[in-house]
Amino acid sequence: MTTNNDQNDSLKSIANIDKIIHEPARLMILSFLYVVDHADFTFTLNQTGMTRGNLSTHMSKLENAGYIEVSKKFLIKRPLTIFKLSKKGRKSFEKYQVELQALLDRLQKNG
Amino acid sequence: MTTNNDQNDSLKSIANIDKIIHEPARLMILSFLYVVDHADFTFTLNQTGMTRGNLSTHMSKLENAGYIEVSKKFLIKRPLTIFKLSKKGRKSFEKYQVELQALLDRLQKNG
DNA sequence: TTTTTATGTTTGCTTTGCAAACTTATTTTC
DNA sequence: GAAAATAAGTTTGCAAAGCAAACATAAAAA
Repeated sequence: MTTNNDQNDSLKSIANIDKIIHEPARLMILSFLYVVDHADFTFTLNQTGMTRGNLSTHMSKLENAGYIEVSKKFLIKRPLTIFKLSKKGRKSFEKYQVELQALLDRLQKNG
Repeated sequence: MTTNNDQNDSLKSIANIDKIIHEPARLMILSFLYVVDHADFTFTLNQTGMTRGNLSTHMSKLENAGYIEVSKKFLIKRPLTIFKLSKKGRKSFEKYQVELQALLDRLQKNG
Protein backbone atom coordinates (compact mmCIF):
# COMPACT_ATOMS: atom_id res chain seq x y z
CA MET A 1 0.00 0.00 0.00
CA THR A 2 0.94 3.66 -0.14
CA THR A 3 3.23 4.69 2.67
CA ASN A 4 3.62 8.14 4.11
CA ASN A 5 6.92 8.44 2.38
CA ASP A 6 5.53 7.50 -0.98
CA GLN A 7 2.99 10.20 -0.60
CA ASN A 8 5.68 12.61 0.45
CA ASP A 9 7.79 11.79 -2.59
CA SER A 10 4.97 12.08 -5.04
CA LEU A 11 4.16 15.39 -3.45
CA LYS A 12 7.67 16.66 -3.93
CA SER A 13 7.60 15.55 -7.54
CA ILE A 14 5.18 18.37 -8.16
CA ALA A 15 7.98 20.77 -7.40
CA ASN A 16 9.91 19.33 -10.32
CA ILE A 17 7.12 19.55 -12.81
CA ASP A 18 8.12 20.89 -16.22
CA LYS A 19 7.64 24.62 -15.85
CA ILE A 20 8.11 25.29 -19.52
CA ILE A 21 4.90 23.35 -20.06
CA HIS A 22 3.11 24.25 -16.86
CA GLU A 23 2.83 27.97 -17.55
CA PRO A 24 -0.83 28.50 -18.56
CA ALA A 25 -0.12 30.34 -21.81
CA ARG A 26 2.23 27.63 -23.01
CA LEU A 27 0.01 24.87 -21.67
CA MET A 28 -2.67 26.34 -23.88
CA ILE A 29 -0.37 26.52 -26.89
CA LEU A 30 0.91 22.99 -26.41
CA SER A 31 -2.56 21.58 -25.85
CA PHE A 32 -3.45 23.16 -29.13
CA LEU A 33 -0.44 21.94 -31.08
CA TYR A 34 -0.75 18.50 -29.54
CA VAL A 35 -4.07 18.08 -31.29
CA VAL A 36 -3.62 19.92 -34.56
CA ASP A 37 0.02 18.95 -35.07
CA HIS A 38 0.93 22.24 -36.70
CA ALA A 39 -0.44 25.73 -37.13
CA ASP A 40 0.60 29.16 -38.33
CA PHE A 41 1.15 32.20 -36.17
CA THR A 42 -2.14 33.94 -36.88
CA PHE A 43 -4.27 30.87 -36.40
CA THR A 44 -2.56 30.10 -33.12
CA LEU A 45 -3.15 33.69 -32.15
CA ASN A 46 -6.86 33.37 -32.77
CA GLN A 47 -7.17 30.04 -31.02
CA THR A 48 -5.40 31.21 -27.91
CA GLY A 49 -6.59 34.80 -27.73
CA MET A 50 -3.15 36.03 -26.78
CA THR A 51 -1.47 39.21 -27.94
CA ARG A 52 1.11 38.93 -30.72
CA GLY A 53 3.97 40.01 -28.49
CA ASN A 54 3.07 37.52 -25.84
CA LEU A 55 2.64 34.67 -28.30
CA SER A 56 5.95 35.52 -29.90
CA THR A 57 7.92 35.36 -26.67
CA HIS A 58 6.27 32.16 -25.52
CA MET A 59 6.97 30.56 -28.86
CA SER A 60 10.62 31.54 -28.60
CA LYS A 61 10.74 29.93 -25.21
CA LEU A 62 9.19 26.73 -26.52
CA GLU A 63 11.57 26.73 -29.44
CA ASN A 64 14.60 27.24 -27.23
CA ALA A 65 13.44 24.33 -25.11
CA GLY A 66 13.32 22.23 -28.27
CA TYR A 67 9.63 21.61 -27.83
CA ILE A 68 8.50 23.05 -31.12
CA GLU A 69 9.90 23.47 -34.58
CA VAL A 70 9.44 26.78 -36.32
CA SER A 71 9.55 27.27 -40.04
CA LYS A 72 9.21 30.57 -41.82
CA LYS A 73 8.02 30.92 -45.36
CA PHE A 74 6.24 33.44 -47.49
CA LEU A 75 2.67 33.02 -48.61
CA ILE A 76 1.26 35.47 -51.11
CA LYS A 77 4.18 37.77 -50.38
CA ARG A 78 3.49 37.77 -46.66
CA PRO A 79 5.49 36.17 -43.84
CA LEU A 80 4.11 32.89 -42.65
CA THR A 81 5.41 31.28 -39.51
CA ILE A 82 4.47 27.70 -38.86
CA PHE A 83 4.72 25.95 -35.51
CA LYS A 84 4.93 22.23 -35.05
CA LEU A 85 5.30 20.14 -31.94
CA SER A 86 8.67 18.40 -31.99
CA LYS A 87 9.24 14.79 -31.01
CA LYS A 88 10.81 15.97 -27.80
CA GLY A 89 7.95 18.36 -27.20
CA ARG A 90 5.36 15.65 -27.64
CA LYS A 91 7.19 13.30 -25.38
CA SER A 92 7.66 15.93 -22.68
CA PHE A 93 4.06 16.97 -22.93
CA GLU A 94 2.87 13.41 -22.56
CA LYS A 95 5.07 12.96 -19.54
CA TYR A 96 3.59 16.12 -18.11
CA GLN A 97 0.10 14.75 -18.67
CA VAL A 98 0.95 11.53 -16.89
CA GLU A 99 2.36 13.34 -13.90
CA LEU A 100 -0.59 15.65 -13.63
CA GLN A 101 -3.02 12.79 -13.98
CA ALA A 102 -1.23 10.96 -11.21
CA LEU A 103 -1.66 13.96 -8.96
CA LEU A 104 -5.34 14.26 -9.77
CA ASP A 105 -5.86 10.56 -9.19
CA ARG A 106 -4.21 10.78 -5.83
CA LEU A 107 -6.31 13.74 -4.84
CA GLN A 108 -9.43 12.00 -6.04
CA LYS A 109 -8.57 8.98 -3.96
CA ASN A 110 -7.77 10.81 -0.75
CA GLY A 111 -10.03 13.86 -0.86
CA MET B 1 -20.58 16.66 -30.91
CA THR B 2 -17.68 18.92 -30.11
CA THR B 3 -17.42 21.83 -32.48
CA ASN B 4 -14.30 23.72 -33.33
CA ASN B 5 -15.54 26.60 -31.28
CA ASP B 6 -16.12 24.48 -28.21
CA GLN B 7 -12.58 23.33 -28.42
CA ASN B 8 -11.43 26.89 -28.88
CA ASP B 9 -13.31 28.06 -25.79
CA SER B 10 -12.14 25.24 -23.58
CA LEU B 11 -8.66 26.03 -24.76
CA LYS B 12 -8.97 29.66 -23.80
CA SER B 13 -10.27 28.64 -20.39
CA ILE B 14 -6.78 27.43 -19.61
CA ALA B 15 -5.65 31.03 -19.76
CA ASN B 16 -8.04 31.80 -16.92
CA ILE B 17 -6.94 28.97 -14.71
CA ASP B 18 -6.46 29.91 -11.07
CA LYS B 19 -2.84 30.98 -10.94
CA ILE B 20 -2.77 31.12 -7.19
CA ILE B 21 -3.30 27.37 -7.26
CA HIS B 22 -1.46 26.56 -10.45
CA GLU B 23 1.97 27.63 -9.24
CA PRO B 24 3.83 24.35 -8.51
CA ALA B 25 4.93 25.26 -4.99
CA ARG B 26 1.39 26.18 -3.98
CA LEU B 27 -0.09 23.26 -5.88
CA MET B 28 2.11 21.09 -3.75
CA ILE B 29 1.05 22.81 -0.55
CA LEU B 30 -2.63 22.69 -1.40
CA SER B 31 -2.45 19.05 -2.47
CA PHE B 32 -0.96 18.38 0.91
CA LEU B 33 -3.49 20.37 2.94
CA TYR B 34 -6.33 18.96 0.89
CA VAL B 35 -5.55 15.53 2.24
CA VAL B 36 -4.38 16.19 5.78
CA ASP B 37 -6.81 19.03 6.50
CA HIS B 38 -4.34 20.92 8.66
CA ALA B 39 -0.64 20.99 9.45
CA ASP B 40 1.94 23.09 11.23
CA PHE B 41 4.72 25.08 9.58
CA THR B 42 7.56 22.68 10.22
CA PHE B 43 5.68 19.60 9.11
CA THR B 44 4.58 21.35 5.94
CA LEU B 45 8.18 22.34 5.43
CA ASN B 46 9.34 18.74 5.67
CA GLN B 47 6.60 17.41 3.44
CA THR B 48 7.24 19.93 0.70
CA GLY B 49 11.01 20.26 0.94
CA MET B 50 10.84 24.01 0.46
CA THR B 51 12.94 26.62 2.22
CA ARG B 52 11.37 28.43 5.15
CA GLY B 53 11.41 31.79 3.39
CA ASN B 54 9.77 30.38 0.33
CA LEU B 55 7.12 28.53 2.30
CA SER B 56 6.39 31.64 4.31
CA THR B 57 5.76 33.85 1.29
CA HIS B 58 3.64 31.25 -0.46
CA MET B 59 1.57 30.81 2.67
CA SER B 60 1.02 34.54 2.87
CA LYS B 61 -0.18 34.48 -0.69
CA LEU B 62 -2.59 31.66 0.02
CA GLU B 63 -3.83 33.41 3.12
CA ASN B 64 -4.36 36.68 1.28
CA ALA B 65 -6.33 34.79 -1.33
CA GLY B 66 -8.51 33.42 1.46
CA TYR B 67 -7.54 29.88 0.60
CA ILE B 68 -6.09 28.93 3.96
CA GLU B 69 -6.61 29.89 7.57
CA VAL B 70 -3.59 30.51 9.71
CA SER B 71 -3.55 30.27 13.47
CA LYS B 72 -0.59 30.99 15.66
CA LYS B 73 -0.11 29.54 19.12
CA PHE B 74 2.73 28.59 21.39
CA LEU B 75 3.68 25.02 22.09
CA ILE B 76 6.30 24.32 24.74
CA LYS B 77 7.30 27.97 24.63
CA ARG B 78 7.88 27.91 20.89
CA PRO B 79 5.85 29.50 18.12
CA LEU B 80 3.53 27.11 16.34
CA THR B 81 1.83 28.14 13.13
CA ILE B 82 -0.99 25.97 11.89
CA PHE B 83 -2.36 26.00 8.36
CA LYS B 84 -5.78 24.79 7.39
CA LEU B 85 -7.51 24.77 4.05
CA SER B 86 -10.47 27.16 4.15
CA LYS B 87 -13.89 26.42 2.73
CA LYS B 88 -13.12 28.77 -0.12
CA GLY B 89 -9.74 27.17 -0.63
CA ARG B 90 -11.20 23.70 -0.81
CA LYS B 91 -13.87 24.80 -3.24
CA SER B 92 -11.41 26.63 -5.47
CA PHE B 93 -9.02 23.71 -5.41
CA GLU B 94 -11.76 21.29 -6.39
CA LYS B 95 -12.75 23.57 -9.22
CA TYR B 96 -9.14 23.65 -10.32
CA GLN B 97 -9.03 19.86 -10.29
CA VAL B 98 -12.14 19.64 -12.42
CA GLU B 99 -10.77 22.07 -14.98
CA LEU B 100 -7.46 20.31 -15.17
CA GLN B 101 -9.12 16.92 -15.48
CA ALA B 102 -11.25 18.28 -18.30
CA LEU B 103 -8.13 19.37 -20.13
CA LEU B 104 -6.43 16.03 -19.64
CA ASP B 105 -9.53 14.18 -20.79
CA ARG B 106 -9.70 16.26 -23.91
CA LEU B 107 -6.05 15.66 -24.66
CA GLN B 108 -6.48 11.97 -24.02
CA LYS B 109 -9.38 11.86 -26.42
CA ASN B 110 -7.74 13.78 -29.24
CA GLY B 111 -4.06 12.90 -28.89
C1' DT C 1 1.87 58.91 -52.40
C1' DT C 2 0.01 58.62 -48.19
C1' DT C 3 -2.52 55.55 -45.18
C1' DT C 4 -3.88 51.31 -43.62
C1' DT C 5 -3.37 46.45 -42.95
C1' DA C 6 -0.55 42.32 -42.05
C1' DT C 7 2.99 39.68 -39.56
C1' DG C 8 5.98 39.31 -36.22
C1' DT C 9 9.88 41.00 -32.84
C1' DT C 10 11.94 43.88 -29.33
C1' DT C 11 11.68 46.60 -25.29
C1' DG C 12 10.10 48.19 -20.85
C1' DC C 13 7.39 47.45 -16.96
C1' DT C 14 5.49 44.83 -13.30
C1' DT C 15 4.96 40.76 -10.92
C1' DT C 16 6.70 36.74 -8.87
C1' DG C 17 9.39 32.93 -7.11
C1' DC C 18 13.27 31.96 -4.39
C1' DA C 19 16.72 31.85 -0.75
C1' DA C 20 19.90 34.61 2.08
C1' DA C 21 19.82 37.39 5.78
C1' DC C 22 17.43 39.04 9.69
C1' DT C 23 14.42 38.73 14.05
C1' DT C 24 13.10 36.90 18.28
C1' DA C 25 13.14 33.61 21.67
C1' DT C 26 14.81 29.26 23.76
C1' DT C 27 18.25 25.70 24.84
C1' DT C 28 22.62 23.88 25.22
C1' DT C 29 27.53 24.18 26.05
C1' DC C 30 31.73 25.63 28.08
C1' DG D 1 26.08 32.21 33.64
C1' DA D 2 27.80 34.16 29.34
C1' DA D 3 28.34 32.50 24.69
C1' DA D 4 26.99 29.69 21.11
C1' DA D 5 23.74 26.98 18.85
C1' DT D 6 18.96 25.71 17.75
C1' DA D 7 14.14 26.82 16.52
C1' DA D 8 10.47 29.13 14.02
C1' DG D 9 9.22 32.28 11.03
C1' DT D 10 9.51 36.98 8.35
C1' DT D 11 11.62 40.42 5.49
C1' DT D 12 14.52 41.75 1.81
C1' DG D 13 17.11 41.62 -2.47
C1' DC D 14 17.73 39.60 -6.73
C1' DA D 15 17.02 37.15 -10.90
C1' DA D 16 13.60 35.34 -13.97
C1' DA D 17 9.35 35.67 -16.35
C1' DG D 18 4.91 37.17 -18.22
C1' DC D 19 2.66 40.66 -20.63
C1' DA D 20 1.51 44.28 -23.90
C1' DA D 21 2.99 48.63 -26.02
C1' DA D 22 5.90 50.20 -29.25
C1' DC D 23 8.71 49.20 -33.13
C1' DA D 24 10.08 47.16 -37.76
C1' DT D 25 9.14 45.74 -42.28
C1' DA D 26 6.57 45.11 -46.18
C1' DA D 27 2.40 44.83 -48.97
C1' DA D 28 -2.22 46.58 -50.28
C1' DA D 29 -5.63 50.20 -50.46
C1' DA D 30 -7.26 54.81 -50.78
